[in-house]
Amino acid sequence: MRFELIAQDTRTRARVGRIFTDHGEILTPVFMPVGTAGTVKAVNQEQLEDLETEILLSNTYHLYLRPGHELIYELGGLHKFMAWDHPILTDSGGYQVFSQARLREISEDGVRFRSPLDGSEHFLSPEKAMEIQVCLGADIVMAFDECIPYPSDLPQARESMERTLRWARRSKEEFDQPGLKRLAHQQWLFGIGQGGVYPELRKACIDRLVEIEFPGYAIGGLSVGEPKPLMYQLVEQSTEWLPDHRPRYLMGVGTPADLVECIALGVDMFDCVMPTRNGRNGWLFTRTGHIVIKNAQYKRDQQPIDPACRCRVCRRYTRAYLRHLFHANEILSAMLNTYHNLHFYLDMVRQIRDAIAFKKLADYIMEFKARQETG
RNA sequence: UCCUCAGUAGCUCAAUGGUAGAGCAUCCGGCUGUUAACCGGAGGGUUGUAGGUUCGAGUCCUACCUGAGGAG
Repeated sequence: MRFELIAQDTRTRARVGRIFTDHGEILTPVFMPVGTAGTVKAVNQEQLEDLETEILLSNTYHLYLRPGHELIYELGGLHKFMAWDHPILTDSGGYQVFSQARLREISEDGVRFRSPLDGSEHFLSPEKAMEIQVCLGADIVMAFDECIPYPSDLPQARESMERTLRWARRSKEEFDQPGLKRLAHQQWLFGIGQGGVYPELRKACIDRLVEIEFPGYAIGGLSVGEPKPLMYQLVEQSTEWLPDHRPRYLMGVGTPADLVECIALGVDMFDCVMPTRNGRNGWLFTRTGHIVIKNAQYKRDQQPIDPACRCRVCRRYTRAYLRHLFHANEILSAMLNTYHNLHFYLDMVRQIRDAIAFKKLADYIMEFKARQETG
């Protein structure tokens, strides 16, 4: 498994790269649809292939609680279990600990929490997160980190960042341990940088992660409520400090505009629930912004979601019909909306890759911004 | 024809004689490593009609209208 750079934009810091995994190649920049519980909600694996999805994100926390990582290992690993023969990245559960504040009790060793499924008590640590992810067999495995809320003060952010760093070392040590039950294919462990909104903490964290050496690095803990310009500034600084020859993954981001901005700042990988969740909730992305398909103004609208979109949904169905499906609470509503939104994200990233390859990302960005304004 | 019961928001229903509310529907927001087909907000009423009692009536009384059930 390796990462190679194949193009570099001239006027921005964007680059095109290729990640080689035992389940195929991934062209970067890449957007990873979120398939938390071993499924991207409302679309099936054939449709994901049809959309030319290159890699999925799935989740340690959820699969550990149900159906259990040991069962998935027994059944041949997550790829086989969910019938997805392409690359998979699994998140470590760190974010779940953050987003479910009521349940957690964090110590140096790890996190104690209660299952929302049955109330049972569980413990997640760097070691446990590695054991689970190695069992699941994701091509890319994430270190167990701590994600802090915004705002957090400097001492808090420092303490948390130091702990995340110690957890990163423990994650790597456990991940490299020969005693773990493993599947036949190779896996990569990515480190995650934290540090809140404090550049000096972010830099210290990244520098020390790079010393530990990971095959890829993530920027975590952003887009949790901080102002946009601050987020972009932290991303810009982080990508400067990260090595060029390793993939850079901005976790949990973001809106289409976020992707455009952050790719220009040198980010290679993204994941976000937005296209899937917002799709189920009636929010559809278009080249000129977004439409809320549930709104009354679409009741008699015979146009497709986005006249400029060539996806299967836009080629066949009208806004009026999609609005009806939403209001009728039909399952097909979630399916078609999700399909379109994923197409929008994946297609956008493909176009951006082309723009970078032709050294024209700056032009693409100008056109993108102009389109969003006219919408 | 008589008896009983019921008429309150678009719908289904609340409200010891004391500021008419809820759920659903409608409309509009929000959602960034998914506890999320979720969450939030708003609009919406001459309480069937006309009288009466009362400081005060959705509530009590009278008549009428409409509906359901029963008797004949």
